[in-house]
Amino acid sequence: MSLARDLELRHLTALTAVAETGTFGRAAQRLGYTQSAVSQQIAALERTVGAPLFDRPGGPRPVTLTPLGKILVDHAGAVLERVDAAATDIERFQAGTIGRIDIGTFQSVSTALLPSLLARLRAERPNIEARLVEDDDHEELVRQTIDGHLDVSFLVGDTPADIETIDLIVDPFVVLALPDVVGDDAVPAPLLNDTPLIGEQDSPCQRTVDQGLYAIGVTPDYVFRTSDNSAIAAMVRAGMGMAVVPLLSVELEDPRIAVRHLDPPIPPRRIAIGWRRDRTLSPAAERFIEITREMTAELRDRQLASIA
Amino acid sequence: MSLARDLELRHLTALTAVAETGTFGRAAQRLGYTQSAVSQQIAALERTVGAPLFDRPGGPRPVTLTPLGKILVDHAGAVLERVDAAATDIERFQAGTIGRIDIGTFQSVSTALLPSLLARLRAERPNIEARLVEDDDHEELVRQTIDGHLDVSFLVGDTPADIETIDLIVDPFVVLALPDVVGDDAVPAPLLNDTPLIGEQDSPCQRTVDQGLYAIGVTPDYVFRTSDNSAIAAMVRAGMGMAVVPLLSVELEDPRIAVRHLDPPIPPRRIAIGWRRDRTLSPAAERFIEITREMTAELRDRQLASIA
DNA sequence: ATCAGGCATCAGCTCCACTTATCAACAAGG
DNA sequence: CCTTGTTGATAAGTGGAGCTGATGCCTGAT
Repeated sequence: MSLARDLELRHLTALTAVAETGTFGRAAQRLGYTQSAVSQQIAALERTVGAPLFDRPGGPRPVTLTPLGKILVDHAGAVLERVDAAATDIERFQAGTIGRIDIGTFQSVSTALLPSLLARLRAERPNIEARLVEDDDHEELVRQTIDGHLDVSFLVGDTPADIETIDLIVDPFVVLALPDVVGDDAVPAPLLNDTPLIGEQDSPCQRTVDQGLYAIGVTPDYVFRTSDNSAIAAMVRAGMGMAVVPLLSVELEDPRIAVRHLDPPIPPRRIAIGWRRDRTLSPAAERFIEITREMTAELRDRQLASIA
Repeated sequence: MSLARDLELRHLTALTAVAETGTFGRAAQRLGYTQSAVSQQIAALERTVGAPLFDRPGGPRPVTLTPLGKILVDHAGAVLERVDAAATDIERFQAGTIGRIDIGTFQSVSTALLPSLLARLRAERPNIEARLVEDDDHEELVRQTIDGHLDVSFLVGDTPADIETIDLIVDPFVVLALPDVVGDDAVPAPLLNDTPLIGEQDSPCQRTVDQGLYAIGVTPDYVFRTSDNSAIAAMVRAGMGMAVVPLLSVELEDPRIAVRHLDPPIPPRRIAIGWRRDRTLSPAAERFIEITREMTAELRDRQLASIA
């Protein structure tokens, strides 16, 4: 007969119904039961509580709550209200209109992709909360995706088997130069050996660039390094030299800067979005993935159209 | 499958147990069920919610909450906490250590009886809240006792059949006078016809006094009226005249004032405590009634001893 | 490849909760 | 005073829900 053990929500709704209608019969009618059923429910509740909850005056007069009944009704109201809140919350969550998404990302995605993705998500589902964890270390993102800190994460490179991924976009490394020092076609790799270069400060991305250059026989001669992408473009525009950067980080609209492929190319980064395999995603997260696929597909088409 | 309809507390406790232990089996052990039972409970819960709450990786690895499961666990925690609060609250209420008593009273009881009663109640059960409704209209107190606004009420005079009462004390009307103008025995009624009187301002109590005086052949000649009891005593002490007041309102310790019975007496007020018959009283209210009986019994003895 | 640990499923049984029907209590009205 | 209508309680019966115990299947580890 311990209270928390045997208490049932059904009994509490019956209690409030009787308290509000004043008779067992009307309460039963409201709940879709028989009078007998409500009578037994209240009796059961009184048994678990150990004392009467209603005074039954007999005859056609309405029953009234005992002092104990009043107390329990108050609590019942609070409990049922909380349950109701849970119900609507869950409904909305399943409809995808509320929820929280923890997204793993790294710098180029953060600057080039995420703003428009999040803007669209926000426009579509304004009550979804997105949290970003930015880390340029691929392994760290993978780890947090596996242990559940992240719902989804943008990734490059290989991923373990228990991460499921969708390839989004291939981000080639391109050469930024002044239009008059390069032709309309791809830039031949040896040219870079005779040219001062502008680069990022040490970062996983920059290391990928350098390894790629060495692999095609280029020994880069950096005359300037910065962590600011737009500073790189400014340096190139000022004639300081050329730069090898991921296409994603390039503002494509500047006619004073030529964007050219390398020949032979450096292996491009393949950007994907991934999540823990066999873990259920929230509707919100699924929608985010879908939005990401759509918008990167559009971006891919524009990219192909805009580069020589 | 509507949520608020089919949700059961048992399922929620199972949910939190599994979430905390990480496996169905250990959760079952904690709850005193078999693994199969917990499995079925979670399955039932998932059926009412309409989506999985756990990801089961298979093998010896622990199950993990889905995003939906996390949400439901949060709500379950809140609901169960509320239920727990209700349980302890009810337990304490039934033990009589908490609760609220609405007490009906009128002036002479409020000043002469209630302070010590409430002091003792407070000393004994400090967490019981007492609320007073003071009204000198007997009928009003009866009405509020019947409709449930009052748990118990002090009453004088007749009460309807559906009020159950316990007689507490007989409060005689006595004469206040200077010791040297009255003897040691009861004051003969005719004496009052030759004496200026001090009385209360118009009130149900004063009307009872006047009717009583007329009934024994006294036509009162009031030279002063006040609503302040101590002012009446001061006037008598100053030799302005005599007063006829309920004994309860007299501070008995003043040697400069004689307290005498009337001969013949005015019918005294019989003070009782009453409550709605066939309504369950809270343990707190029952204790209050008991305290009142004890202390008024003591008072009665002291009263008998202290008056000629 | 076998083993162990974990959840799902099935069959069976018990017991609970509801319905139907009837009873008892009480108030109101003739 | 008796009748009538309204109310809750109760008994019996039935269907289903929930638990147990056994088994199957999946997965990771030895």
